[in-house]
Amino acid sequence: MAVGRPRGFDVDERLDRALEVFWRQGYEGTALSDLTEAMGINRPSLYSAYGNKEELFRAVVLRYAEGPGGHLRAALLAPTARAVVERLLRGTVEVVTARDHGGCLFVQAALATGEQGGRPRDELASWRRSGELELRRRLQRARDEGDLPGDLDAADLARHVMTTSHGLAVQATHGATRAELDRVVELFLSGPPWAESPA
Amino acid sequence: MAVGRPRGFDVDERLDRALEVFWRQGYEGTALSDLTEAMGINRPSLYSAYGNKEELFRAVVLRYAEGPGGHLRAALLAPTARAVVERLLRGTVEVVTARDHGGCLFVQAALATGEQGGRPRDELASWRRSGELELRRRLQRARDEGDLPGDLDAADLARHVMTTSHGLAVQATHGATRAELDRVVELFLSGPPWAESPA
DNA sequence: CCCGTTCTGTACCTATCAGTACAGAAGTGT
DNA sequence: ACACTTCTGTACTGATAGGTACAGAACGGG
Repeated sequence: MAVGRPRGFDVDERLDRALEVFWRQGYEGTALSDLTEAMGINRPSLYSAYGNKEELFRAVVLRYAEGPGGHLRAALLAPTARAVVERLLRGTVEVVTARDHGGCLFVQAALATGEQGGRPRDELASWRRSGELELRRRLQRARDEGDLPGDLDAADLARHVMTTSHGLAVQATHGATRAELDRVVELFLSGPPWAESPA
Repeated sequence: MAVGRPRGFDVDERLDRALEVFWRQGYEGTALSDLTEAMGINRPSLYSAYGNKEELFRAVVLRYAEGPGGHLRAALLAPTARAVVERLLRGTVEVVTARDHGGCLFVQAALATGEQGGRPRDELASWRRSGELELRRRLQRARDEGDLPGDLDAADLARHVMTTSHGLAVQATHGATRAELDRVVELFLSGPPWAESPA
C-alpha cells in the first residue's frame, strides 16, 4: 500500500507561529491570510492539518496551556500557600512581559467578541475558570494542612490571586514594564499600607 | 435660508445603543450591520452623524468614560486613600457586573486586535493609563497629607489598585458574581492572610 | 407656497472574509 | 518502474466587511 506524499512542514512548529499571531492579534483580529503567511504554509495545507480557524485556535490554546501558560500548574508545587501565590504571580509577570507584544492569550485573545467568536471566547473563559479552580484546590489543601487560617475561604483567596494575575495581563497590554509589575506582586504579597495583621 | 430636514433620531440616545453593542462584542467583533440594527438607523445616517466606525467608537468610549466609567473620578473625591481605593474598586465591581454581559469597555473592547483595530486598541490603552495616572496623583496627595506612609510609592499603589480593577473586569467576563467580586475587594483591602502590619 | 438644504432608504461599490475544487507534484510500498 | 496515496499551489466560491451614490422625502426660511 502506498502512503502518500509526506507533509512538508512540522505541525507543532508551525502551530507555535500561529500561537504568536493569535496571541498578538486575538481570535477575531486574525485573518486566515495572517495565519498562512506567518506559518509559511498555504490555505489547503492549513485546513488539512488543523481543520479550520476555530479548531486551529483550539490547538493553539492547548499548546499555550502547556507552554507559556504552564507556570500556573508549576506554581502549585511550591511548598506553602504564600510560595504558591508568589510563584504564580511572578510567573504571570514573566509571561505577560516576555514578548514585544504583552499580555496573556487566555485573557486577550477573545474577551469580548461577535457571534463567530463566541465559542473561542467561551473556551478561554473556561480555561481561566479552571485555572482558578486548580489554585483553589491547592489553597484548600494548604488550609487543611494549617498553612492558612481556618476561617479563610480558599475560593476567595484563589479568586483574589487570579484577579491580580489577569489584571497583570491587562497592564502588560498597555505597556507596563516587568519591573513595574514585579512591584505590584510585592504589594500584593505584603498587602496595602493600611493592612492589619491577620486576626 | 433653508435649514434642511431635521434628523429623525437623538444622536446621544442612539450612541448609548452603540455603546451596548461595542461593550458586549468589542470593536472588531462588531459589524456595521450590528450597529445599524441596534441603533435603529440606517447606514448613511450613521455615517453622517458619527463619521465612520472608528469615530463612532471613539464617541462611544468618551460617553463610557463619562457614564459607567465615571466611578473612577468620583472615587477620587473620597477623603482618605483607603476610602478612595475602596470606592474605586466597589464602583468597578458594580459596573462590571451590572449588565447581563459583564466586564469593562476599556478592558475588553479592543485588548488584542488586528491591524484595523490598532487605533481603537491604542486609545483604550491610553484611557487605562490615564485613569491610573489620576489615581496616582490622588494617592500622591494623600501621602503628602500624611495619609499614607512616606516611603510608599504612590505609583506602585495606584498600579496595584488598577491591576485589581482590570482583573475584576476580566473575572466578570467569565461569570464571577457581584458577591464573589465584593469578597475580592475585601481581601484586597485587608491584604492576604500572611500580611504583616506595615513597618 | 415654494425653494434650498439636509436627512432617509435602497441599492450598490470594492475588498476581504473563511473555506474549497482541482490539477499536478512528491513521495512510499510492491 | 509503476501504482496508489497524500500533500501543495493556484484559483476560485459565496458571504460579508466597511463605505457610498443617488433619488426622493421632509422639513425651515422667505
